[in-house]
Amino acid sequence: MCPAEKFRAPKGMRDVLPPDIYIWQKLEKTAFEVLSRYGFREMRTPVVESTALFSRGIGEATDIVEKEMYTFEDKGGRSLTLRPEGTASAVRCYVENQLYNLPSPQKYYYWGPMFRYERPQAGRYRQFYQLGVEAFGSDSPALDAELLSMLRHFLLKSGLEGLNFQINSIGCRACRPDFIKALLEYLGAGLEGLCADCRRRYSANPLRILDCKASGCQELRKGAPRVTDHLCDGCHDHFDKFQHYLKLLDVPFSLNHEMVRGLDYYTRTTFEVTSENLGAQNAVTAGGRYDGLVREFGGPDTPAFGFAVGMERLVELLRQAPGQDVPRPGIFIAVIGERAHSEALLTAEVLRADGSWVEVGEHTASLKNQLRKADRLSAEYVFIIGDEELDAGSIKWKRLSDSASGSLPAAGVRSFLSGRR
RNA sequence: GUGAGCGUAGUUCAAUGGUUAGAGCACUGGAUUGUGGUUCCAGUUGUUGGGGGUUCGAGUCCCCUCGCUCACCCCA
Repeated sequence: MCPAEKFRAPKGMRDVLPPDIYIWQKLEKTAFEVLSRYGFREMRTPVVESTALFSRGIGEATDIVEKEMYTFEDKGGRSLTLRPEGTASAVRCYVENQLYNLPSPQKYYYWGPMFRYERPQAGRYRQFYQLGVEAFGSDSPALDAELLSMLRHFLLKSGLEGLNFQINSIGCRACRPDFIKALLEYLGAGLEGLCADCRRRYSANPLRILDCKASGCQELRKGAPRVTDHLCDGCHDHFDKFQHYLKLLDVPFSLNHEMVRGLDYYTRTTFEVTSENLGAQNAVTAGGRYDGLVREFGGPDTPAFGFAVGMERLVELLRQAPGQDVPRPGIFIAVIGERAHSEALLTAEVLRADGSWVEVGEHTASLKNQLRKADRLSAEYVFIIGDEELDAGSIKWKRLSDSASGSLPAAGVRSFLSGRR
């Protein structure tokens, strides 16, 4: 006989239970409330897409595509992939459903699990949840700023403060090559001083050298050219106005000319919101413009702006915040005897119909045990029903916080809580 | 993919290589009839992650393996 196998959730994936689940629910609710006021509506797309959608959208040479995708073949021989991010799906959906025929900008949000095969660490999971926001059809810097303001209000309303908004512009197809050329020229002189990773990046992905954390690399790039000094007129103007609108809308931000993105589709505006209270994975939101992606997926030339919020990281920050209140029963009905038990079941249904959380004890347990249980559940009030009460047509009540107690007519239960809250 | 740290009761943690692996918390029951929390008493729980080796003797040392955690990489 084999011993029973103990199953665990897959590596990097986890269960969410109370009390954490209340934080998640609050975030979902807040997101819906805030985003809908800015005209965002929900879009639901499959969790799985054809592999090519991601490899082409995110970039063949990115780490996500090269080594982090959950890719499999279905029984029809199609190569499918669990989505590692949401933007590619959103753009596919926009093009496939010809949403460009609707008035611009088209604004959508989505919410759900993403999958990346990485080594888990603090704030990083293989299945993680993102709230994604995408706006299609406007190239106005006012839109960029408006969405950052929306994000800020969402974060504030969720109870998160002290987050750092950092912005940058990485130019467009026209001006970025010039910058990269200038950067390579500058770094070429001190190539020996770069870390091994950066020497590799020098030819593979030079922009990423800008946000390397190695102290030698940080030192070496002190006099390096800045992207923002190499922007073309259009990008320069966009970036200026973006900042102007951010100030107008009172969004605090700082410039980070070393911030670049790991996905290929970004153009112009990029931004990141970080917290100092997380581990190494400190970005809670990141995104920016991707003016070329819709076209690349076969749609009309359509500018777009979007960002993704890492839900686990927000949840982690909210866990650290004081005063997370969890729901608790309004009333626990303790019963003595089988007759009282039946009566309690009926009374509970009446109270529940009015919206209260009501728990009912069992007559097989002693009154003492039922009270202990009510206490453990943090019930606000205990009702006690026994033979005495049944005969008198009354119910005894007790408030657990201060032991206040009394009696009420059984017919008047519905108004009990409303008079006391 | 690379590196480091850690795996002992439900949980948090003890146990100079030496008897039968312990404690707090939690849980269950009780302290005379129908009243919770505090207190007191009693009780339950272990293949020391798994496998192999060294040794008279391994929770402790060595090797392998699995898992967790953190960091790098990368990203939300």
